[in-house]
Amino acid sequence: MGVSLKDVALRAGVSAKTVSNVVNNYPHIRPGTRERVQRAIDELGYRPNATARHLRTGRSGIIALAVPELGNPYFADLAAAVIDAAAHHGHTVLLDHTAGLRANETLVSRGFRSHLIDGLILSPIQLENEDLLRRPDGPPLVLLGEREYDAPYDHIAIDNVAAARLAVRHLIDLGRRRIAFVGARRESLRQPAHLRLRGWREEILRAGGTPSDDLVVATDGYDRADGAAAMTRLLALSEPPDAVFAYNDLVALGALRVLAERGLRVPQDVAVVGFDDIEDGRYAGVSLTTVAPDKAAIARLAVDCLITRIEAAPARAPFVPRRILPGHTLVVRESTTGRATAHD
Amino acid sequence: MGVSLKDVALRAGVSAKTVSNVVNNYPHIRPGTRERVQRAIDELGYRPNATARHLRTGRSGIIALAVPELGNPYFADLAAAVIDAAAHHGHTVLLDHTAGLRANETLVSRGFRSHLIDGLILSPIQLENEDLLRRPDGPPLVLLGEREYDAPYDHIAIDNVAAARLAVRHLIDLGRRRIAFVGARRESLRQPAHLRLRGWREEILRAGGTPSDDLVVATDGYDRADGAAAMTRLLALSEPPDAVFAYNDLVALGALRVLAERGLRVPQDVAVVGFDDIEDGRYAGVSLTTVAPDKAAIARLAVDCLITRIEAAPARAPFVPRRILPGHTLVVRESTTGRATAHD
DNA sequence: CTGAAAGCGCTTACAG
DNA sequence: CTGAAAGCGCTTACAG
Repeated sequence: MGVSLKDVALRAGVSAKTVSNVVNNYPHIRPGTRERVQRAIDELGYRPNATARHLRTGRSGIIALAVPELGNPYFADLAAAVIDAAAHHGHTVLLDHTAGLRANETLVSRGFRSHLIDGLILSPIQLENEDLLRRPDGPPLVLLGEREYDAPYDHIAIDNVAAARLAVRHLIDLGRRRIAFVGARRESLRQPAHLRLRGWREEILRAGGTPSDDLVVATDGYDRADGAAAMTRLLALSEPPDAVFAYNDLVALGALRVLAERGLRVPQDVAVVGFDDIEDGRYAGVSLTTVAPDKAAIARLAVDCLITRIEAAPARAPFVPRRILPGHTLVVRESTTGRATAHD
Repeated sequence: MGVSLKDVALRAGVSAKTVSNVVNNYPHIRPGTRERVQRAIDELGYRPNATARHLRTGRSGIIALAVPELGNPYFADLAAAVIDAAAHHGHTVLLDHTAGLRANETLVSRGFRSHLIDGLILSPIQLENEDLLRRPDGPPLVLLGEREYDAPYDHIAIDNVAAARLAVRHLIDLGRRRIAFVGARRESLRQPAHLRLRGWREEILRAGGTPSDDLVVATDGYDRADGAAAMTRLLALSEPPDAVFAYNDLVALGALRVLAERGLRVPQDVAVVGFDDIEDGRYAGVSLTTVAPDKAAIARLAVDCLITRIEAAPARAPFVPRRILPGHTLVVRESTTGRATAHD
């Protein structure tokens, strides 16, 4: 601990500035000087103090990523991808989980720890538009995911309506007519699952069907337990569904489990489609058909976008929020076709 | 941006030191002074700059957690628990994933970013003893997990031998005699799965059986795909196993998937036990019997231990490494008993 | 109970 | 191409 620039400068017989220049690859240094400094650095085992640098330059090289739950493999995968993308730019990621609670999301967006980070990527669940509008000046913020806002922030998300329509069309093409949507919320129009629910509705209408409210099930959260509870409710209907489109894979897996417990066949009795393409779905007893967002692209685009904002920060040009749409695909597996696709 | 102590001091008509005292809850301040300072803080919206504080005190309030894969729900859960435990002490967690690679693990243990963090919790897979012995002075390090080392570092891990014996005894009690172990490694005696393999061997011997090398399958990693490949190999044996004890739940789930594809019944044809108690196992088509380490306790003990070391750091008392053993239990589900336990 | 000064380890104008 | 000085925003002895 405690080899500083000054120690290196002393040993190399130069000023601190010259050492700093060498460390930061400043190009115009006499080769002999550079060599002498480099030797001193190696001999002393000097490593620059990032904190001092941060205090001086205002840049920490750290970005924060806030997701609802690390325990949800989708977000764990996304986090891993963001960490990789950030490392690619020489940045480190500080990870927060908000539990999808509005209070936590607001706190995070307000720049909790704002002195430490250069920027923030936030995937909100309950955050409201007004929370965002009241956000004080702070490091750049990039939003992720299905929630939509009227606020001047960049937003990266796949086309959730189109993706949901793709899933529902697949079920319709397979001859299903009573297609449930699992994972709505009660509270607000801007609810988390708003766009996916809209896609469900639009596609049923397009096919000449009637979207029935009985088949829209609200859940408290988006975990397996929520899917299991919702499926139980659906099976109690006088006319149960012949297909389920779930807000995400965890909810779909919970539904699959209840169907298995009841001895119902998937997909013959009930077909199931999820959303996220987490690995669990590929290895489930009945492998899960799902909408696969391009996670690597989402992570890369989010990090690129954030870093662009960070580097543009001094130049106070008029801010035009960006809306970026990564791609998605439908991955068809046993839970809709019954065909025993291998797990890989 | 940019309200500093000095601004607050100016407005409150006191010195910077007094503001600092108020911010840090130094007890002996005249009530009137405190109030005046607090008002200035509120009016200006002052928030202390953590970076400057860090530079001055040498404490950042950040600890790092390095795990092999965030995509493994066990580590995602553990990370969430560590984040909570650290928050409880007012610390923030910087998350790293090493992909279980020796080079990354070494880098991390060497205090990559050591200027930024107060301490490090590392869950190694391939790290060798010599890597640890060559570690230069740096922030306190706490090790997690099954690997054992002869190095002066604290280590938190359940009793892996006892836990493995519990799992294998359960299979023996159910009448199984050809019990496979999936998840060994080729390389070293100090291999990752060493202790669990030893538990498997000891318990089979205790029951009067003969541990057969045919039934020990090495894997490249510890994911579902590894379990699937291993199960495929086991089923190709002239005398396949009637039970599988897997290194972890992901491997077990991969094995379950292959058994389902082959039309084999679980547990009638093959019983399966995993390790970790991740949520996926509870909701699997056939719910998974598993060894459940007390993750919350592991996280809490690791953070407590690390913080103790951080705070003791100045007092250079002789360092006695601590070995802490959190608890574990066996959670029995359908994959061994066939009883349709509800998913919750 | 409070103040003035020094310094944590860097980088950034400003000179030369 | 390199140096000497100032300063990022705090806290820590040292006084009083």
